[in-house]
Amino acid sequence: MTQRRRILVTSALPYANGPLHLGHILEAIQTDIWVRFQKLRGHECYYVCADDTHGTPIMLKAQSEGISAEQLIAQINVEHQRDFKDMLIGMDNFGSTHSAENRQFCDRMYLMHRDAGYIDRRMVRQAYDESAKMFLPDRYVKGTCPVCATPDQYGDSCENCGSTYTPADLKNPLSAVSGTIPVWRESEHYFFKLSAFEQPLLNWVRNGGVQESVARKLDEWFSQGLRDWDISRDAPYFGFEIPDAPLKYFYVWFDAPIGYLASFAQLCERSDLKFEEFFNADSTAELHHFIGKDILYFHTLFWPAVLQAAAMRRPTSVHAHGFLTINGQKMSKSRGTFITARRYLQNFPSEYLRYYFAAKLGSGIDDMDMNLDEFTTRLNSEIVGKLVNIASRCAGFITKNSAGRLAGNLEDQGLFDAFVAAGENIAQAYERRDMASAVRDIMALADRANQYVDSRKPWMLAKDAAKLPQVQLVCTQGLNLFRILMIYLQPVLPQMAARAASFLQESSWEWRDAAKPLLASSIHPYEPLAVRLDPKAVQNLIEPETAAASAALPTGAARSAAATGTVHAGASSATTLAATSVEGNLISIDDFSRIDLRVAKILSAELIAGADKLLKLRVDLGELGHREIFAGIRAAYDPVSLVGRLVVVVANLEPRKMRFGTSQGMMLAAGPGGKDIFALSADSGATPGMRVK
RNA sequence: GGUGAGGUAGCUCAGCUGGUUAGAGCGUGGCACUCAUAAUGCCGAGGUCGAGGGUUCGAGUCCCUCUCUCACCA
Repeated sequence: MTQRRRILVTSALPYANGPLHLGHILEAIQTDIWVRFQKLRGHECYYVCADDTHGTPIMLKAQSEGISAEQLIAQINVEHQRDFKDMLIGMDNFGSTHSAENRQFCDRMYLMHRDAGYIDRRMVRQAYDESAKMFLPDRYVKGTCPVCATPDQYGDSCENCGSTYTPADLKNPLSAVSGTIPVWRESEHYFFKLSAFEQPLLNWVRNGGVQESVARKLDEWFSQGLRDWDISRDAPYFGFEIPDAPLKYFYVWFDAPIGYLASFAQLCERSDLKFEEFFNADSTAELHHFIGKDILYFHTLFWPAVLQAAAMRRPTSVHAHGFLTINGQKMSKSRGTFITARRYLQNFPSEYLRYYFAAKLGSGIDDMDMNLDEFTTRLNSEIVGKLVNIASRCAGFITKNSAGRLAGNLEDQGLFDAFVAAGENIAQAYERRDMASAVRDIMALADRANQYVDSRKPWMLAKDAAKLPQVQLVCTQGLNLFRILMIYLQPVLPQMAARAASFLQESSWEWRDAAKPLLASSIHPYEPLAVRLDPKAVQNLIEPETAAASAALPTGAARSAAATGTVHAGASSATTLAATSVEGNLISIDDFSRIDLRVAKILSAELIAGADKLLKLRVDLGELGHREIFAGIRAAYDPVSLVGRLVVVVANLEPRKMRFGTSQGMMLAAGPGGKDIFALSADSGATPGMRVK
C-alpha cells in the first residue's frame, strides 16, 4: 500500500449572484469524485469551497433588489449549500469570502506583500459615472466598437469582430449603470508586482503544476511578459477595504482565492487540523484546485504568486476542465437549456447526473456535451440494465434456495482475481481524473459479470434440486463481482454503494475490501437499487423557465418547488422572486378564484423507491373523486402519520408527469424545505372536497 | 486579430511513444434465453478517421496549408 497522503482540495468559488447551474455541478462532481476516491483509498483528504461574494455585480444586484449585499449573499449561500448537499457533494466546509477569516487573511497577506516590496501604486484613468457616483468596470461601459462599428458592445472587447480594447476606445460610450455618458477620472490604484514572479511561475507551470495543454496555453502569457496586476478598486465597492488605504477596496479576484484559505481555516477551527501544516512554505501536504478553464489565468499566475509573496506554499496542481454544453449548444436561458441544479434535482436523482458526468469526464480541458436523450438511455442501460441487474438476477436464488446465505467459496477464482486486478488501472484513471476511463473499465467488467451468469445459467440448474449448491456458488460469484464493481463505483455513486453494502450486510467499504471475497455470510433480500428513467421526462429539464411564469401560476418547476416548500425561480434568484412577488405581482380576486383549492383527506401515503424526497399520496377529494399526488415532503413526514389527515390541495392544476407516475394536484405546505416543511390542514369538521376560499 | 483545444461509425466518445482487416457504449437488423426493473447473451450492418499536400517501407497517429466548432485574451 502506498503512503498515506494529506490532501486539500478545492473547487472554484461560485459567484453569489445567482443559483448554481449544471456547469457548477459538473466541476463539483468532478472534484467530489476525486476526493471520495482519495478517501476510499485511505488517504487523508479534505474538500473546501465557499461563495465568492464581492464585486460590483453583487453590489448592483443587491441595490436593484432593495436589500443589502450582506442579505443577498446570505440568501444565496443557503441555496448554494442546499444544492451542493443534494448533489451529494461532500464538502468538509463551505464558507464565504465575506467572512472574518477571509478579511484577516487578505489583510495579512497584503501587508506581507507590501512589506516585501511587491505592491506598487500608480494612477489609472478610468470611466466614472457621475450620476451613480462610481467608477465603472470595463464591462459596465457600453458603446460602439472602434474597429468594426458594431453598436452596444462592452468596454473590453467586441462580440462581433473579437477585437479587444479599453473603454476609452469605445465610440459613444454610455454607463450601463445609469445610461449617462461617463467621464474620465484618474485614481490611484494598487498593483501586485506579478512581473517579479515570472521565473518561479514558469518553473511551477513546467513542473507539473498544470496539464500539458494548459502549460502551452500559458506560454502565450509568459512570452508577452507578465504584467503587474491591479488589485484595488475605488469605493463604492462591496468587498474589504485595504488596511492602509481608506476608500480603496481589494479587487474581488484578490480576495476570492484567499477564500480557499479562509474556508479551510474554518474547518481547522472546528477540528484538530493545523492550518500551518498545510500552508507553510515547507508543507508536505498536497493542495489541488479544480477550476474551469476560463479562470486559469487567476489560478495559475496570480494565485501561486500571491501565495509565494506571502511566504506560503504554492498549489501542488491546478486542474482545469472544459465547459458543459446542452444538446451541443451553450447553456442558454432563452433556449431553456440553462438548467439549474435545483431544476435537475426536481426531476432526477443526483447520482444519475454524477454517473453521467463521470462517464464523460476526461482529464483534459475539452468541453463536455450533455445530450439529454443519451442521458436517459445511457443511465437505463448501464446502471439499471447492466450493473444493478447483476445483483438483481443473482440475489433471488440466494434468498429463495439458500436461505439468504452465500456459499463458502468462489465458483471461479480466476474471474474474481481478474476483477481485483483490474482495480489498479481503474484507480490510476481516477487518480489522473480520467473518470471516463475508470467508468469504461468498470462497465466492461459489468459486461463480463453478466456474461458469466449467462454462461452458468443458474435458472436452468435451479430446476434440479441436486444442483442447488451449484446455483448458490454461481450466484455467490455473481454477487461478489457486483460487490467489487460497487466498491469501484463508490466515489461516483456513494448512496447506491452504501445501499449495496447494506444489502450485503456490510457496514462500509474501503478500496482494498474489493480484494477480499464475501463468503458464507447472509444477505438481505434484494430491493431495487436504481429506478429506470422515463426518457420523456428529460423534457422537464429544458422547459423555458421564467420568473414571471413561476410567480404567476404554479406550473412546471415552480410547482414542484412549491411542493418542496422552496421558492426558486431558476434563472433568477429566489430573492428576485421574493421582491417582485410583493411589489409587482398583485393579482385580482378573479385571478385567485381560478385556483381550485380543496380540502382533501389522505387515504394512503407511501415511500417511492429511488425518490428520496417524494411521497406518493392517495387523497379523497369528495365529489371530485380520488387522486394520486406526489409531494416532496418525505424528509419531514412519516407516511404513516399522514394517513387520515385533512390537508389543502390545488385541484385544478394540470397533471404533471413525473418519473414515478402522474401527479394530479399539489398539496400545500410551507417552509424552507428539507425537514422544515409544514403541511396546511383544515380544522376538524371540514369534509373532503370542500372548496377553500 | 492573437493563442489554445477540438473536428474518428446515426449519437456520445476511446484510440499510448506512427505498424496486420480503425474500436467501445448507445441506437439499429437478426438469433437465443427467460434468473433479472421489456433486464441478459450471441451474430451482423454502419466510418475514404474535417479537406488538400508532404515525410516514411508504412499515418486518425508526425510536418505544412486550408476549413469548421469551442474557449481565453489580465
